Amino acid sequence: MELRHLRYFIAVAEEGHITRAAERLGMQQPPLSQQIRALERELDVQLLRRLPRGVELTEAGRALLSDARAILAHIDHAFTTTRRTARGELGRLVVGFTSSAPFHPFVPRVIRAFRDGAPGIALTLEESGTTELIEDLRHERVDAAFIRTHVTDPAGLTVNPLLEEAMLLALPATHAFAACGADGLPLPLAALAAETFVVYRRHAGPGLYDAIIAACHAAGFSPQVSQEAPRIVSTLNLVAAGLGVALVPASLRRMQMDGVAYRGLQGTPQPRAPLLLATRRADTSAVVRRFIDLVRQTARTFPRPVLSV
Amino acid sequence: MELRHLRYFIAVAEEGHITRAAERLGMQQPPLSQQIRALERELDVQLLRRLPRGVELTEAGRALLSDARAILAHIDHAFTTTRRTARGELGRLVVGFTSSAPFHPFVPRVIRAFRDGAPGIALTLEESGTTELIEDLRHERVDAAFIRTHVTDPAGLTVNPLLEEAMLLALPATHAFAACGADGLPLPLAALAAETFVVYRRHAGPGLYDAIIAACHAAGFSPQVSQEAPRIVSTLNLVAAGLGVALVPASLRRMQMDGVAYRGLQGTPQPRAPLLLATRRADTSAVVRRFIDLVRQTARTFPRPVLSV
DNA sequence: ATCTGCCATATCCTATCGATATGGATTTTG
DNA sequence: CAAAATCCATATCGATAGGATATGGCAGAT
Repeated sequence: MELRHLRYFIAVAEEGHITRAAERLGMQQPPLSQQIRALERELDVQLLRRLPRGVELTEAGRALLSDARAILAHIDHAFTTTRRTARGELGRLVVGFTSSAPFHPFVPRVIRAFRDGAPGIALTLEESGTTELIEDLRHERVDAAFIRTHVTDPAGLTVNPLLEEAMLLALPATHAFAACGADGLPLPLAALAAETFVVYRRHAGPGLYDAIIAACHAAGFSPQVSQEAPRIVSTLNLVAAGLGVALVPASLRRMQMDGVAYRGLQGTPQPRAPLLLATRRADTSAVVRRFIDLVRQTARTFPRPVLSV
Repeated sequence: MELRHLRYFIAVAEEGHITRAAERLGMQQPPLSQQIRALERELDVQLLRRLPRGVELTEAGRALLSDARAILAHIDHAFTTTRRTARGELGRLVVGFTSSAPFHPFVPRVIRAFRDGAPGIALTLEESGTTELIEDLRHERVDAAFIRTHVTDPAGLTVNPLLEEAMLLALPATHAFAACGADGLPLPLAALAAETFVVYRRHAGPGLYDAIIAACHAAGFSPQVSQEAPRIVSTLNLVAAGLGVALVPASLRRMQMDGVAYRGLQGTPQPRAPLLLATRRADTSAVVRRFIDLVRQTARTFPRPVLSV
């Protein structure tokens, strides 16, 4: 059996006429007759009743006709699906992000843009820790991940820096510095020399940790670290509990947490927090490729905050 | 595109190995490689990633694989459906019957037997008058019909005599002859010489009408006909209304109608009522053929009523 | 570095699909 | 009523393409 048989059969059935069907198929009548007979022989079923003036379908022929049409349509559908999948218009995509990523307005915006631009993609979002996300990427449980620090061992992965933003001081609302009015004047980093710090733990991604330590050293003191938090967001919980102050990406200001006050920093150099996209280096998926392209393109044109001091 | 391409592709996808797939397909590796490439060229999509140690599917290839399997299954299904249709195991059948036919126990029994024996057939039952059934047969609205008289013009049709049964006298419950006890002794036909008769109208099918008239003549009188009824069952309504007596097939005794009493007949010859199956002579449908065969076979072995005098 | 495994390319053969020619059955037409 | 026309089936032949064989190339394994 080949598709040819079905195509020929449909033509004959629709024309009710072998000669006319042959014409429509751009071939001669005898080979068409033969192919139809071959189909009947293979099925061991009479599909056509030969009349003096053309042919007509038997009941079995009618049954086959509708199926044959459906099969050809099925194949058509399979082809377009395959092509669209190859073009990255169809498929699935799992995007991971750390708890702090979605606070950056870029992340929800680019994800919404991707959904709008590729409605055929089944998009899944997964929040997780940086370490877990890296593992998920390597095990193909996640296709791309928004993270906030460079990774220690990016073997097999690509980590794309997208944007940077300033960091803010998060401090307990009861703290003396918080009294200077909500969002008071920027504070020189040196003023924090005596404070104890809550930091995002280093082993997941050293970037933020090191940037904070380096900035403090540049400001002339070595910060005292009281506590490491597993996630950026959880540093705020510790700050609210009065365990110390923290430096967090500016976008976390949107998170109005009870007992936490924010203040800007002044002076140079200032610690800055990156937003990055991690993907598999060898990933050939068109969907992932489209997603990366969109993310990088959008990042390039993303409006920098006016005051990123 | 031909099915060959799909079959080959599935084998390669499942083996992850062109050489091994070729072996499984009973062919050599180079032509298989060519066919796969031809498929990729036609789709303009890369389906396989060539690795140093075998091949692996691209995302598009995975999309095609599941569709390809479904398509082959679809074809398989179409083939069995076609074959079963040809064998008469699948399809539709419309069986017509006159109002009096289902009273004969043979009819419900054979229909139930057919349903049990051919569960794949969508069976439709239609009650109608003999004339209409004949028309329905000719216009293919009905495939087979149980009727109670031979038809006047059976051109293009086959009318199969199945069974015969005795006829009973149906008379108003108030009639003098009815007083002789329910189901009293058989009455000689000659006793009815003075009665007026209600008969099933002749033009639909002359059989019953003529049989009754002939029997009366043989009994030495010419019956006086007061009224013609369009259906056998409706003769009983007229009898109940006191418009006369009627001779009806014995199986109608099962119809306990208020105001109607039944008595058997004695003497020879007695009028007898046939049960017949009408079908299209040229009908090639396997379903109809199976139905006819079953009906005739069942009729042949149907237990004759012990007293069919 | 050599060898092995596996896919791609090149060339040739043959099976089969399709074209041409013809026959047979039935209906339509002169 | 005979002849022409219509349409499907059969027979024969040729071209296309699918498959076989031989060989090359590339990347891991030994």
